[in-house]
Amino acid sequence: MSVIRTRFAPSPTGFMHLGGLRTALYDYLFTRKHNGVFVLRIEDTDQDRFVPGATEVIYDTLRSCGMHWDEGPDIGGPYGPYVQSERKDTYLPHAKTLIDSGDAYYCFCTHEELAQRRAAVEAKGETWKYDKHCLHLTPEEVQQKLQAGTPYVVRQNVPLTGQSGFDDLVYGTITVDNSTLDDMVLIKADGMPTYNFANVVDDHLMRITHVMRGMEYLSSTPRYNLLYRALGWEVPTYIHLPTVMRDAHKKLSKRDGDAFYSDFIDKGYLTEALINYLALVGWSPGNDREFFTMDELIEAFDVKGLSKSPAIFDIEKLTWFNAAYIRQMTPEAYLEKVTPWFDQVLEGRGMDYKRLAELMQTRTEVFNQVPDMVRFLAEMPEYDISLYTHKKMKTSADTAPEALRFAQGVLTGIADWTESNIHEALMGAIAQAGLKNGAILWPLRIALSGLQSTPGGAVEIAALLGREETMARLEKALEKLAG
RNA sequence: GGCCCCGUGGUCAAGCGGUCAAGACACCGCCCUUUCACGGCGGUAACAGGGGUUCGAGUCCCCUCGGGGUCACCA
Repeated sequence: MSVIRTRFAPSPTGFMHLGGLRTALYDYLFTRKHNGVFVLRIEDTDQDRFVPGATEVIYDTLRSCGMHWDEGPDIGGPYGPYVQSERKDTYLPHAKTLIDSGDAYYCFCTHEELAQRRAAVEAKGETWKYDKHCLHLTPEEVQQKLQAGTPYVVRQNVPLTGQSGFDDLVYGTITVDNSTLDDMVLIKADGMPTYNFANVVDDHLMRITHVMRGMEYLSSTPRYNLLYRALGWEVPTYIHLPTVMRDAHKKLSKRDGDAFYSDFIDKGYLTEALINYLALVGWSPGNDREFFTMDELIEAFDVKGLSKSPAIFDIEKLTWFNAAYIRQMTPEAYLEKVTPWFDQVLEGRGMDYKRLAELMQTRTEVFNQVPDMVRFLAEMPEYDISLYTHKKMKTSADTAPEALRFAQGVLTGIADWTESNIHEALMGAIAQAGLKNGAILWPLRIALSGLQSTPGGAVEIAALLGREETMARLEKALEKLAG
């Protein structure tokens, strides 16, 4: 058996779409699993959509996700160049072969003419299909127009009868009547091939054995096979992938700010979590396992686990994965990662980041939630004294002053302001007074934080704030309760 | 609308003719606990509908319904 060669062939649009990323991932997993060759090809035949720097985004994203290609624009390879715009001259000769064999033809119809005839057909309530108008031009007429420099495109000449189809590793055998197929454009007026033609030519020339792509290509694939056959080329194995959806009706879209890899990274999602989750949207290892490193995904990947139906991208589940990955980080790694987020609200305050990080790690789902969670340490929030009410603790704004004064007394007596000393002093005093922990600690935490819930309790917060700030907040709270 | 594909809980998803239809997320409850989170335990919730085939169907076939894709000189 010959070596498997696959390709990821994105268009440089400026961002890496999650659907595209997942395609790349499955492509990569499949290839590595079978010790194949992974090719990166840039499909930039639409010159109107050229975006500067877009190719670098593709490189960077793939690399940071740990997907490395064996052949590509930057590293070359035996079948380059790997950028379609640089291959412009390779397509027309193959189109001419098709023209000579009658499987394609020159078309001189203008956009206006097309629009007119199309409108006429649709006015009758029929479905428009290119009418093969230019197929009936005589060779002389064609020569004449060509010599006159009339702009032209090259169209595929699809048979009017018979059927075309292909086998897909996910979707099985798909067959369509040729009569429903349009004579698609192969070469555009600017001389560039369309995607439809370029992918066939390049996949052949680059010896691609397995084509993995989104299922939106399912309906045009029969036409590609007609091309392969006409050219006498071997048809690759197809693996079409189900769509990634935003919800039951919409695909993931750029509009909602949740479609691009960079959106998630910017929000504070971990690449490993995103990749792990993405792998499971549309694919299953066949068992209960959910956590995978890239190497483990490669090991576990099997085309048989690919789903046929569109899958909804569940941000909540992604977030759960992210939180799980964060919990698995070493404290050092977490501290490093969370520091910039702490800095957003705590920079320059001399806060004990190490201790704060310990408190925050199990409470971090996505890093962009961090600033809001620790902001109270920088600035005492406005709050309502109803927060002092806690039924189980039997505390309220009425009982709080007494509790706070109790705490104040204990805290004042602490010589060395460390967390363990604060803890010891407070707990000791509470026990001695025969009180319940919460009776003192709940109001104290409210007085120091002004929040319903906080990372860490009263003791941790007091230690983090330092003596001065703690006592000041206590005093303020007493005033507030008195007023 | 034509053509193609798909259809197990709210979501992902196992199931591949024969145990009470796994598991995860989310949600709810309990425990732990100075709040929250983590952790532990438990719970609600599904084979779209209708016909067949079969001793037996979520698993096979047909129809209906529902959803998606595609009908560009975009990819």
